[in-house]
Amino acid sequence: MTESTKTNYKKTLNLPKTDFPMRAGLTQNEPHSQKRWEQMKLYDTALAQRANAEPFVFHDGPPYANGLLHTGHLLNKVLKDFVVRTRLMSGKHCAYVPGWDCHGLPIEHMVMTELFASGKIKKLNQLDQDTRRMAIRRECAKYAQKYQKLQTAQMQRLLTLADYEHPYLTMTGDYEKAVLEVFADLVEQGLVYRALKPVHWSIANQTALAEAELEYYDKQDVSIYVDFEAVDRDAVAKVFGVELDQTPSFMIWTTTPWTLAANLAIAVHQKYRYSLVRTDGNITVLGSELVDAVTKAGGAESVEVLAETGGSDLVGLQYRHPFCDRVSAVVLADYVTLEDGTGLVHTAPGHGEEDYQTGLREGLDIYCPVLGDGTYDDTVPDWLRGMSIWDANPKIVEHLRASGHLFHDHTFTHSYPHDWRSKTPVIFRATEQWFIGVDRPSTRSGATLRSLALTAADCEIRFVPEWGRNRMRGMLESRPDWCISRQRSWGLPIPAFRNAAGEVLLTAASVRAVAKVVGEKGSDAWFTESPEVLLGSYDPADDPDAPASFRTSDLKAQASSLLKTYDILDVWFESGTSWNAVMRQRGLGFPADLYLEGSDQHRGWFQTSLLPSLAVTGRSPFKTVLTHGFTVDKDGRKMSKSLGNTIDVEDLLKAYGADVCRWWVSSAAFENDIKMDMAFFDQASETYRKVRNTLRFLLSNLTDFVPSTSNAPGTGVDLAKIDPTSIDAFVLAEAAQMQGKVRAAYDDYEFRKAHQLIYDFCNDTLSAFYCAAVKDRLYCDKPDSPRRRCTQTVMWGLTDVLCRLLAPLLPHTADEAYRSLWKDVDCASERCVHLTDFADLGKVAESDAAWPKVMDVRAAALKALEDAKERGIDNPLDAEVVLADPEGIFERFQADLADMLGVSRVQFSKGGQITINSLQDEPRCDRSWKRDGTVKQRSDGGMLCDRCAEAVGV
RNA sequence: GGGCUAGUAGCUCAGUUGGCUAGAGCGCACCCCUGAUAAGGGUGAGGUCGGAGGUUCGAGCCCUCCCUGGCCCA
Repeated sequence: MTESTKTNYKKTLNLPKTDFPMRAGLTQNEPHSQKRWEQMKLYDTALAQRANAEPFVFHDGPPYANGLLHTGHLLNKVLKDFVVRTRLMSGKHCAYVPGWDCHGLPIEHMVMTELFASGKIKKLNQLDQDTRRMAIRRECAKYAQKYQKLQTAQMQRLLTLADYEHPYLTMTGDYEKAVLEVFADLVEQGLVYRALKPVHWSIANQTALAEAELEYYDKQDVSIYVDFEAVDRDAVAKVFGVELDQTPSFMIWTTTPWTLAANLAIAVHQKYRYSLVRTDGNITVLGSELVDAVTKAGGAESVEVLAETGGSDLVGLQYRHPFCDRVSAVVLADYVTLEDGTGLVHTAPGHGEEDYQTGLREGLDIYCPVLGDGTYDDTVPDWLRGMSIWDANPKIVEHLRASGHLFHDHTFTHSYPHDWRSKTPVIFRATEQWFIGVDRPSTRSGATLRSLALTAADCEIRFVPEWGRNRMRGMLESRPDWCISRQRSWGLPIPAFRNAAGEVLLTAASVRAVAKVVGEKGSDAWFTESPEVLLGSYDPADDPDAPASFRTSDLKAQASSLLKTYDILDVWFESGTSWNAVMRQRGLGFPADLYLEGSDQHRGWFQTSLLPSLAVTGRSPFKTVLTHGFTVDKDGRKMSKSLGNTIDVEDLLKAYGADVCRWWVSSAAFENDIKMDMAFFDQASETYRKVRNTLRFLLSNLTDFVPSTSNAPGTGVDLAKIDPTSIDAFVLAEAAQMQGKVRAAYDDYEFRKAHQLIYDFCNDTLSAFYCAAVKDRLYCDKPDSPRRRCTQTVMWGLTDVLCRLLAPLLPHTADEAYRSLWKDVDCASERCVHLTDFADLGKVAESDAAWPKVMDVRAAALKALEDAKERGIDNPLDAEVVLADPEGIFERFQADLADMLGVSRVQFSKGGQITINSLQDEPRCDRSWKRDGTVKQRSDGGMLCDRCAEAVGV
């Protein structure tokens, strides 16, 4: 036998052949798929195909149109795409309109920074209110549009399927109009009100500032300890259980003397101890732990603690303001600390966030005697009126010193917030803001938003994972009223007017009138049009809600004296009404079956959508809320640029391609934090390649096969007639079971489970078991042998099923394989796996009930074969396996058993253990390399087994 | 500081109402194949289930406290 003879036999084999490459080249090839789908209008086609199907209503939460996509977006958008594609392939109609949140401070801040840097801001500041704001808004709109476009391209690069031709943008007129209509409805129900609330205020620019607009610099201030004299000596004495011969004081500490004018309370902590102390002749109350520190700081010569009591005992005790004519009381607050100060906290509800909360709780005035220009109004004592607060600081200190209320003062330096533009110190100042009340009964339904929301969270909404319910509930229980006004330019104006009398007009009818104009011209109209135009369709005479001063005369007459106000709506209100602006306006369905966002949205979008929807429609805008965690680094820490542990989405796409990124997403436990590291993508690549190669093996053995059960050459067989003990029957049953589980997993958003099931099927059932076993018949049988055709029929079905199940996860690869599968069949060029539904395997024969036992004995045999290597039987084809088969179970599987074990021959014995016999002395088939006992020299001179002799025709 | 949540082999994940020597895949080690070949197959070694108490005949699963992360608040 010569080498050339052997190669001849190789040419007689049906070796695998395919155009489906082993190397995916995803980065290069995915864009081609993308283009192909664009050209065939895949999104439109897929939906049109299912026009009359049962809908699955899915609504996209809008990302902010600022910056490029980060890994959080990757996770979110890919998960959403899994939902869209699995629903479509389950035969549902699942429209998906992507959205962008376009208004808001981050964009305006970026734009302002640019205007500031380029010096253009100076020019703008000379313009009138409307013109200046419009100039800023135009820049903001350009900015938002730019990033919306960039993000769209990135999302498409992730191979997500959506209506990118018709996205929703919160800055378009039609959207804004719909937002205002919801707002009008809330106004109509009496849920919107106006009240004072402290905000960061820039005196230099006379404007409110957001946290992001603050810069912290060192500032020198005076720190003072002030005695507030008690009103009732005996009441204090009683609390401390002592007799007093002089009136005691409560000592507070502050670094902003100017806010003392607005003091309305002293806060103490219920858990702390307080002492009544005699120092240098005065008697005062101090936090017990701070007695030493404070008296020492004040240089007290004698210090005597007279008595001690708990903080809660002090509550209700009254004191006289040191220079304003009023009496206030001691209250409790949790934020009181013993870090510094006296343990008794000066509280001015108009000048601090915490003070404000305390004020609300205690029913105090949100008193703010400071005007926008930083001077006192007329409600303060004469000597302070009209004075700048910065000038007032030393004056107040001296006044207190003179009146004997000052215990101690010293100047010190601390970090203090400044206006990022003027670099001047900011103050906390109560200003009028708009609110949505969560505890106000609706004038329509009588219910409060809080009660409606809690009921919805309890009964109406499904949470995935379930703990979201608890989380949302807790937040709803404790949430304050919703402050919806912002003092910015880039947003949707709150359409309130003010007249000469200072009265404010904002009624359901007036808002609707403005909404009409905004719908036509966009919210720019607020800045470009006059009040007369904005209220063109509004008649105050017909509006019983309008304040009297607006109703008495006709609008036209007073239009010239009407002033627009310039607060804009909180962007959360805009995105929170997308259920109306998008889902209802576009007829996409309401309520949505699903909202899917990061877990931070329990407080964000989920809640800001829930509240307006409950108020207006009485229903939750979503039936199910699905949340995912945050991407963190490989050590579980949050990703941040400063830590340098971020991963760039562009880098991922370049290095691995979208399908691998998606494959990784599908493998992650998304309900918790998701650790990310480039190495994890290497791992995802490995398993992706395994799936890809399995598909490739299947495809490469189907080149001479056509999926038809006609009797023509090269066609398949009836799967219903397959022998239940055949490996083909087994694998079909496994596939059917896998498919059912995967589909159930998809239905329940268990993408990880689906991923695992598909992977295990490819890896274990196919690659390690089925494909390895059927290689012999595929390669060596006559091309048309019934046995080979049967296996090919099964393999064709497996490929079809796999492509479809993989399609939602791996849109490019699944379609690539699917197109390869149909390559030589009819209409190949029009085939697209994304226009199919999940396949039905059809009627297949049941597999034999004894298969689990067969698989067990196989595992044992493989182990025995491994052990036999020590005896020199290295190659399983040199071995014969003798299975102990007392009940004659395994013998029924004889036809495929040798192939399943990868050996040349299997025998059966009535008992004993599995034994491995060497066949090395028997002749080996030159073509199939088997030693099955039928090998002998044939007419062409070669040593062949019976099957190969027949295949070769000798 | 509060609410919610997580911590199982080097890595990604399973572990159902507490019940046999805690599973899978990847990776790793060793071996086989060279007719899926920048592939394929087999065998194997890896875990005090974050830590400490407690309940129970029995706990990765239940309770308490602590440690380390994450999200949202203060």
